[in-house]
Amino acid sequence: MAASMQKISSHICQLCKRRYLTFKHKRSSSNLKSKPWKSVVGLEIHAQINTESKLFSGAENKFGGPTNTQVSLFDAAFPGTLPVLNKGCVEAGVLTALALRCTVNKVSKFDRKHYFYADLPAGYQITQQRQPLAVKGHVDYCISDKNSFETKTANITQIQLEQDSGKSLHDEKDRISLIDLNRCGTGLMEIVTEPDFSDGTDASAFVKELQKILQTIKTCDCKMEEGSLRVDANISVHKLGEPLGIRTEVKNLNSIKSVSKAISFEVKRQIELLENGGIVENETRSFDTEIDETVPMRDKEVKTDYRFMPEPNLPPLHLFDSESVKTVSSKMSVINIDDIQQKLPPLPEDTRKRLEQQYSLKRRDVAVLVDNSGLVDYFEDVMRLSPTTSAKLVSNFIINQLLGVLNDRKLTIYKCPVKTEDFGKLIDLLHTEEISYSTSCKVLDEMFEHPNIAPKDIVDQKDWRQISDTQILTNICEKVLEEHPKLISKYRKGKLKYLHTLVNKAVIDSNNKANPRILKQIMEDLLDNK
RNA sequence: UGGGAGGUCGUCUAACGGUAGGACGGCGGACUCUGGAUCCGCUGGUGGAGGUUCGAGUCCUCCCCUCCCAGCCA
Repeated sequence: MAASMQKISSHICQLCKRRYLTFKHKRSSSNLKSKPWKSVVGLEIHAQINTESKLFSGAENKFGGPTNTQVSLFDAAFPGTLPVLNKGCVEAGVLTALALRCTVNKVSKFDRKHYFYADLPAGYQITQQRQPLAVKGHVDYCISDKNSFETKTANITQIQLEQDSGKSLHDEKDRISLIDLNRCGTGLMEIVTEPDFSDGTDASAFVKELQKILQTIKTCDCKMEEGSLRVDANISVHKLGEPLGIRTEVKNLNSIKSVSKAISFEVKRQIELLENGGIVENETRSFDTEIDETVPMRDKEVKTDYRFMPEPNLPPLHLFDSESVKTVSSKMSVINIDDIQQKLPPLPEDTRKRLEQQYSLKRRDVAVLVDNSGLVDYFEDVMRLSPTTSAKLVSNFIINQLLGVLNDRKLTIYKCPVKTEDFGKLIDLLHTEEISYSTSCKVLDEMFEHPNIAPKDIVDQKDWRQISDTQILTNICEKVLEEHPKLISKYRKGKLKYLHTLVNKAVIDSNNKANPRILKQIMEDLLDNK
């Protein structure tokens, strides 16, 4: 280990169980410049559980309601009120834990975390400090870079259930603060990752994937702009081969882009600070989206003692599996982890891998299908009804043409009037070259107008069948060449694009019926042999 | 940040998915020419990267930028 930094102390904080390292910097070092900096990022993600009611009360749990209308007595911390754990929240937490491949603790415990702030009426937040709901999971995610895809794995440290706080509205002008308790007591899943991310791009790619997973299993709607998914990042930099540096925590990351930008900025800031002989302080910062910079948070300058203590009003949370559930007499409020495992739908990455293998589709196309809700089902329904057709052609046509028509008509795939059976028949016509690609686009349009007419009938009615007879096509080409001697000479001068122009003329001459692939071949032969 | 609308020569505006044209400007020229006139010629463009297609300004994905509306900032 090199000596540009020397470890002088290391301790685990008894309050938050995190390890703090302190370093003394030796200023002389040429090492400072010789070794590259490495940044390390870990994330804490707060995901609001989208249950109807809150974590410990029956108050409604909806975004955007009138101020202070979704507040139970418990949420407002009236004396004598007691928490009642929402079974739905626990089930959502367990489902999420399983989706993130975590080990679910059979027993987890609730604790009080004390701090004084106006939007927290009880003066403490109920969380899971000592024994969280689940630990040790992992998520596979992809970083795409133009043509290449890199698959990485992020490790999940733990998932804990906790309450959200209320919301403060600060009126700068009148110098007053207003409190909205609607959000107070909403169930949160705090998902803590290991410091596995190398930079902002890496971390934001993970958040994107996490978002897709949570949306697939429907435990959180992940609308970052509404605050239902909030990300905090712990960031430090160090020289390669040396211990981790002192970290800062950046809060207020309320969009994917902010995650990426804030981390990039913070890494750059820390490196510049250290290279100029400064020391990174263990502080909480927030991201200012106006200037794209992180700034120290004034409220967080003083370290508060959270005075963690066991929550006396809630017993430990016991979960069961199919084996242990047999010993329970009353099944009423029992949660069986194995039952929930059964309900876990295929995750986005599972679906991507399966489609890639089963149909030999490209990663990029599969990603589009999976990202657009409903497209995978549509695709597979077409394949089920027309098993002999080309999967590649079906996927290409759904992505590039069907999606285009749907966008144009402001429809979603769920309201697509074209039945999957007919869509498959259309692709068959294209596959067997009975119609050309451009004709198939026109047929698709007709199918939207007349969903009850079979594609084959549309082709017959409109007389759109493709001409592939070489003699007829040769005649068409010769006629076009005769009419456009200038284009021929331009082509002979080496301008390849005039071949396309001549083919275009011929295609139009044939009323879009000529097989352009064969036509192009004939045209080329005629031009080169004349 | 989200929703909506956009992005084609310097400017404005066209192009069934089929040779990116026109107008204004700019530059040059002509008109037995000093007119702020007229005519002719030239100049110059599809925001970027991939993809689909025989062929993409147009269809798909991602990114960038502008405008409108709304939010966010314990």
